[in-house]
Amino acid sequence: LKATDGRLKLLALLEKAKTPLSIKEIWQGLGRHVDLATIYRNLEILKSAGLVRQVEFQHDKAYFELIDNHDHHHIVCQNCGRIEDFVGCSFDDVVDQALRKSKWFRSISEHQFELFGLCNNCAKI
Amino acid sequence: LKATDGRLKLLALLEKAKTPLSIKEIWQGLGRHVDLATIYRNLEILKSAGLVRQVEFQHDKAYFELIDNHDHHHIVCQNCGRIEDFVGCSFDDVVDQALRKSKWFRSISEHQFELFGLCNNCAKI
DNA sequence: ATCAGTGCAAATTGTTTGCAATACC
DNA sequence: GGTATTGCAAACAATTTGCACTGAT
Repeated sequence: LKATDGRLKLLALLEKAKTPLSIKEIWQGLGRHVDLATIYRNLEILKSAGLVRQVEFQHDKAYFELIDNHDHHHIVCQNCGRIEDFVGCSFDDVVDQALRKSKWFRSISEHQFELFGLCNNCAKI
Repeated sequence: LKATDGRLKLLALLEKAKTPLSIKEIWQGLGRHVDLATIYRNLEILKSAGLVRQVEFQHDKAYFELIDNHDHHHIVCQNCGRIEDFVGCSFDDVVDQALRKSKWFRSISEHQFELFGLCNNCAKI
């Protein structure tokens, strides 16, 4: 795993963003000269290196964010796409309970918890 | 909104399945003569009718399931894709807390909470 | 006759891959 | 020189759209 210029810029961009970015946003943020294939490949690499996480929203596109160690998740506006973080998903309790009842699983390695609604702006309309 | 034969069969299929199905699974389950475009269109309609929910996993494909009123979620095997339900995501507490801290959101209309890991089969390998 | 629902083919979009050109040790 | 990284173009896959056709009311 090599710290190439492109990868560092990608990480810097995600760091600055604070919220998950779509591929297109990343591409624009990098100035549009970086090839999309490169962006996809680097995100894949950064994912398996444990630096970046892919976030699943209700869209058809992929979103990515830096991994920090707070277990944070997102509230997403179903109209404008605004993203806000939230913490406190009481993950451990839920997992304990889920595993106790589970027939097929003995451990959990990842989870996703996302909330959706209308942000104050969009709710007015 | 009309209860056409195709839509009823689609609902019956989802009902029988118990777990979320991908488009391809639905297509196969219907016997492969129904056009994919029709399936996509009908799922969209059933979604806005509030009968079907689209579930977001870590894949690139769309998964769909019937909406029942239990607030249930899924544990997904990252290797073989096996899906098991779980309940008890303590949704209300989390939402209350999240909204209390939120700057942009006043209410939540949907949420997704999915767990990922290796099922007992795949963990052995 | 009208209008929603369908199939078929084509278009669009998001993503992946092969390969040659390049940059880095 | 050898290996990893990138750009470019082509391939792929999932999804959407246009349009003509069918089928029910």
